[in-house]
Amino acid sequence: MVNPLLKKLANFTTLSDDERHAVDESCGVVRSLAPREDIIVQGQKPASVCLLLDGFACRYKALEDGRRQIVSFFVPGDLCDLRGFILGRMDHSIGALAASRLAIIAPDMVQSLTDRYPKLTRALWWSTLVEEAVLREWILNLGQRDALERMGSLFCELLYRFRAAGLLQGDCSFALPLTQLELGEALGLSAVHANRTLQALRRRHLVSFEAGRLTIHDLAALEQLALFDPDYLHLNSP
Amino acid sequence: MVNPLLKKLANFTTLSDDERHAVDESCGVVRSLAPREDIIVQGQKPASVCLLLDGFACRYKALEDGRRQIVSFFVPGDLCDLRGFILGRMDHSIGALAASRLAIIAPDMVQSLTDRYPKLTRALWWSTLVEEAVLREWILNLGQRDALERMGSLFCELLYRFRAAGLLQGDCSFALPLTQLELGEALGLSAVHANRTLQALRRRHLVSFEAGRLTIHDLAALEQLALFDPDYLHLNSP
DNA sequence: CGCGGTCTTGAGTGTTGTCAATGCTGGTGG
DNA sequence: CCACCAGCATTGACAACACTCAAGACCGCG
Repeated sequence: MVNPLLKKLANFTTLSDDERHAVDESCGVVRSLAPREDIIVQGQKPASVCLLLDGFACRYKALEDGRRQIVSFFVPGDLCDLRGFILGRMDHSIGALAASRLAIIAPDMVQSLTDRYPKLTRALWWSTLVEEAVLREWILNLGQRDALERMGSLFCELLYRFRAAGLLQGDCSFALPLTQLELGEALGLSAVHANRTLQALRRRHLVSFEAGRLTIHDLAALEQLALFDPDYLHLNSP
Repeated sequence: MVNPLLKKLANFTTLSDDERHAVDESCGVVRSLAPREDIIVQGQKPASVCLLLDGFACRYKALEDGRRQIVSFFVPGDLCDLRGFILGRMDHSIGALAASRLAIIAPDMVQSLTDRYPKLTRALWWSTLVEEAVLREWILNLGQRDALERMGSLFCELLYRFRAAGLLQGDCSFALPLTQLELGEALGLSAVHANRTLQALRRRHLVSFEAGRLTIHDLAALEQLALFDPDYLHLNSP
């Protein structure tokens, strides 16, 4: 199996065999997770960096009264919790949404990787900045778009990201193991309204979403409906 | 004048005179900005890093149809656009909200700073991660809190940040040069509803907001109302 | 077979947005 | 000095969007 992190970084730069090899080497133990299993929860101190090899996961934050917001999704190839690492305590949780596999990377491994390979450092820096850009887009999403546009935007984003990770099945379809409740938690919508919004998209023949699989039937139309512009994902940079 | 960046970094670590001096040195030309003047707009390529010395600024994203979302605020001491630097084109704009002054820092200056001072690197890394944590909190804000909680949370956040920057006047008051329209653009509310929400906070004697100045009369009550928890700002880390 | 979780639907409510009008203030030019 | 204007704050009436509650249907699983 090809390391999905390398696949992802290839969207930004071309790495030498040496560098690719070094990345592969740095992946230590692999941990398997059940669906809904937390990787780390708010308040804990992370001890290592994780690479999602397989499956689907998310960051989320909870309010004292139980309201929950999914703050970002992890696609295979994404790195988790470089964050709490410097910051100390985690200000959010990370959980698997589907059965997943994680490669555990020791902190000093990251250190030595970036010390030895400046190009890799830059590539990792790039992936951090893209993550940040995605957070900003989500803020735009939640602040300005209505439910239909919001869901459309999210679906477009995920399509581009799954494609960049080489995880599409066919042209416009990929595994998206989310309940409608979780979809709502990512979009700031109640489960009921997430359901109705989904139906509206279906009725327009833009997407189908069944059995944990999303298919986009008319990407151009969906992008137009959602006022979606993939620039913020910074794929295929020069 | 003390460099506000140093003031900010002091919340994370203690720097040596040598390091403090190096930071001061790296600040080049100072650029003055009028209120509402853009620093850099979506699509451009940034050529340098900026340090907000004075005033107030924000990142914002716009939709084609004119809807605008303020995505984050800059308080003096904050660094702008380390981002587009690696990413190439900016996926958002940065604009001054009040008359402001920026220190322009050449890219290779950052490079040499971080090469020579690992502790400084860590501190800058910290400030980037805090910025990211703030973005996540804003997502929680927009997704789960209602208008009243949202505005309360924002006011609490700004109070903590202005305090950390040493910019409070008295105990709980600071300059916040925003129109109600802009406040709404940050909170995902219409100007009208921002106005009504503000009135609700006033009616409860929690805050006053007049003449570009925010005063928080009962921080504890406001935090409780908004379910606000300052942990995510990672101030006073060990 | 029954159970729990998820999806779906309807009805009623509530929050927030839109539109439009008014008043206030500071600045500008006559 | 005053008339005028632009931008901002405020208000009311109404519409639209999204939430809650509640019930039923549809699974997959033990």
